[in-house]
Amino acid sequence: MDYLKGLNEPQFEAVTTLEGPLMVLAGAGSGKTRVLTMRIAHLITNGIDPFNILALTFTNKAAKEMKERIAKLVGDSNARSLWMGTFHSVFARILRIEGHYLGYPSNFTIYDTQDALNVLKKVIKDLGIDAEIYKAKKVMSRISQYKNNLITVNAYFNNPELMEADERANMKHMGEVYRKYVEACFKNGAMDFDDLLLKTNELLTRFPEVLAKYQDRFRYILVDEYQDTNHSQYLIVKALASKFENICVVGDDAQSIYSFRGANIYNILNFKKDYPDAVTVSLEQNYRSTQNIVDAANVVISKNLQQFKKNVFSENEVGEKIKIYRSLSDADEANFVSANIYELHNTQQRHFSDFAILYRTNSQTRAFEDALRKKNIPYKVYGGLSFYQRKEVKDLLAYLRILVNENDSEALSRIINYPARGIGETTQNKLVVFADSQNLSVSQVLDNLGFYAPQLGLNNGILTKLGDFWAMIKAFQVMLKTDNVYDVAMEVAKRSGLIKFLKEDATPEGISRVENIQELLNSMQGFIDEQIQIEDGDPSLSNFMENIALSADTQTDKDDDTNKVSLMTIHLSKGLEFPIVHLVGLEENLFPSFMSSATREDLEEERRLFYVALTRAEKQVFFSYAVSRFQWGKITDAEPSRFLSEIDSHYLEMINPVAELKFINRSGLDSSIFDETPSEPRFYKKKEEKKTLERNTNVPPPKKTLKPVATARIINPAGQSSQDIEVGDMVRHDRFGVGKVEFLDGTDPQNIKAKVIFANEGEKNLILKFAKLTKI
DNA sequence: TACACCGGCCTTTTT
DNA sequence: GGCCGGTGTA
Repeated sequence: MDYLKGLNEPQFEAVTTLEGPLMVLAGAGSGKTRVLTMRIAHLITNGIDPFNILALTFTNKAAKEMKERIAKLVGDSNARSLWMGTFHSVFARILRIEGHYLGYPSNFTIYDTQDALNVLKKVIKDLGIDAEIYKAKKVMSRISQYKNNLITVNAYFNNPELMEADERANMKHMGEVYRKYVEACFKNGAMDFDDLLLKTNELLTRFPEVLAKYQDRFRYILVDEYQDTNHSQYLIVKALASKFENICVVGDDAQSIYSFRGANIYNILNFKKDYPDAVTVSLEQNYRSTQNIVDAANVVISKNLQQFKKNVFSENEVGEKIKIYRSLSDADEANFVSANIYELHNTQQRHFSDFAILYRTNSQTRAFEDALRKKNIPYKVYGGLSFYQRKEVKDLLAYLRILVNENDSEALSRIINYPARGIGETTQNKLVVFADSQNLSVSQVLDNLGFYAPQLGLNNGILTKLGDFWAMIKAFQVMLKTDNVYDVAMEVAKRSGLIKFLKEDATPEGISRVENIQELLNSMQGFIDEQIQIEDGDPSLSNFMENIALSADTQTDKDDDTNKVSLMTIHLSKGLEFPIVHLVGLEENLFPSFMSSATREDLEEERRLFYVALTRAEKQVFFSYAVSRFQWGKITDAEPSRFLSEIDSHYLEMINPVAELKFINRSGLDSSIFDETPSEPRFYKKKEEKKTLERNTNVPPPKKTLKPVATARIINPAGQSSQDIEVGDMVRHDRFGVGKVEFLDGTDPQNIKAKVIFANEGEKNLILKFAKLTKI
């Protein structure tokens, strides 16, 4: 048992306490994954059949990584018989086997968020209620809340409080919407993400024999990231574990970042109540990061009221301070980051794979991609608008979904007239209405089109088109019986007219759509190859569909991830580590997000997110923020994130000029950044505080009211007169945004020309008299 | 029936 | 800036 050597005391305890309930509180970087994998290995070496072990993770990435590490310890065949995966994928697998208890076919479709929203929109439309009030997204998140708290439609109607709450929210039809939505999904033979958990609960509660079967099977249960489980997941785990109580949960309350998905931090906080005999182990030594990083992170998280007390520490080197870069714009920020990576790559022989760029929202990727590409730095974007969510990809997949599950009316409506084949909205409505009236599915009507034709009220031309379409689908289905997934998909892409249609569009976007289709086909080929190699692999179409439905980021994982800069959201980065982290977009309303600044709870979750980001880094962290950002189609002013001011200044170091240090020093000491009305204006904040050129150059007075010059004095610590514009100055232009003055030309004050390089717009030559430049 | 155009809306994070 | 839904036109 060599692997036990090198564990510290609490780690050893966590690995070797095999029986009974165990809670491992694992601080960031404390070797959590190592403990989990070794624990599993230890179970197996102690004679436990891997078949009896269930390990649940939160992301596919985590599952995959852990499986690989376990395989190294205990061998491939042992690792393979483990049940390891995300909650959703494991229980989808179980529902495929047992779903018939609940009336679901084993080939049920899994709806992603978009599919579910489409179904919901139709429901709302059919009910004839105000779509302005019943916004699909809003309604969906309510439904999701219900489901995650096991409030079924019936339970809803038996719960006056809930109904009243919805009524107060001016949504008295919520129950009806919920009912119709659930019915529609059921009829389509489909489950949404929440259903995978809800239905599992239903299965385990209503059918004791099923529960007993899986209790006996999963004698040892491990749950990673337990702080991120929601109520539904909590109940599943509890039910499965109740027989043997060999349950080990691992988590860190400081890293709970999924409450928007229903994660309930009390699941971990109350573990001791559920299992009074539980052993608790705390892993507090951080082996990942420098002291500076760990200490700074501790300072940040200490601002949260709600947390377990713990003392995460590092005995690594002190390390460098966190460096902060203040940029003019998102583009400028991206250029800094790419230049910085380039330089460290050259001067410190860093691999590109040593770097991560972490951001709050996916929409921030674009600028970094551009900047990295310019410098020929290889990179990989994780997550984001997943490949499988692109329209053209979903379209082709919709054809394939129909082949697997004919009742999937969402897929059918997507493709029945795409590419256009003359089956318009009117026709589709007639079909749906008729099918509903006969209590049939549309596919059943299409199966017997000749028989129903007289009642449909459609002309012969349309009937022929419908017949042709359905014959094509049927032919694909026949083909699926003999041919492999790739060949069928290729045939679908060709015969449906999809490829031809996409190829007609010669714009870059159009070309990339064709490429995406090609890539989808390639990934199918890859899937087949992979499944054939695996013992008892399953290269079927339905297995392929399941794989992609539950994995946002599998996409082209085939290509080598070696030596590329990683770009991802902070959420995705959880559990990962990188020598050098760039944490970007540290601005108010972006991070913390404007959606999460309202309540203390929301803000604390943002802070935990910040903590997660910071603790990804091993050696060095770079923060950056932009004073203006191109978003929502225009340039928006931004101010630095409050999180920056929450870190003591001695952990920090400004990369660029003087003025910023002033800000950091001050805000390190007080919290004026929180004040609604700061005692003194901050130099970067409001337009009104910026200087103008009016006195010297006779520029027409700006339309906006300006504050007295006294403000400007504070803005400019060097004390030079506020009206001068000099080469090197940062200026703002009403239309072009923020830029830097490169060159001034002319002596006549009436006719001075300035060459300004704008962060977003590039180089412009401006006549000062006309260009209303504001010095910043 | 198909498509172009317009206007309003929003936009966090993931399974 | 991009998406969606509605509307007007060929």
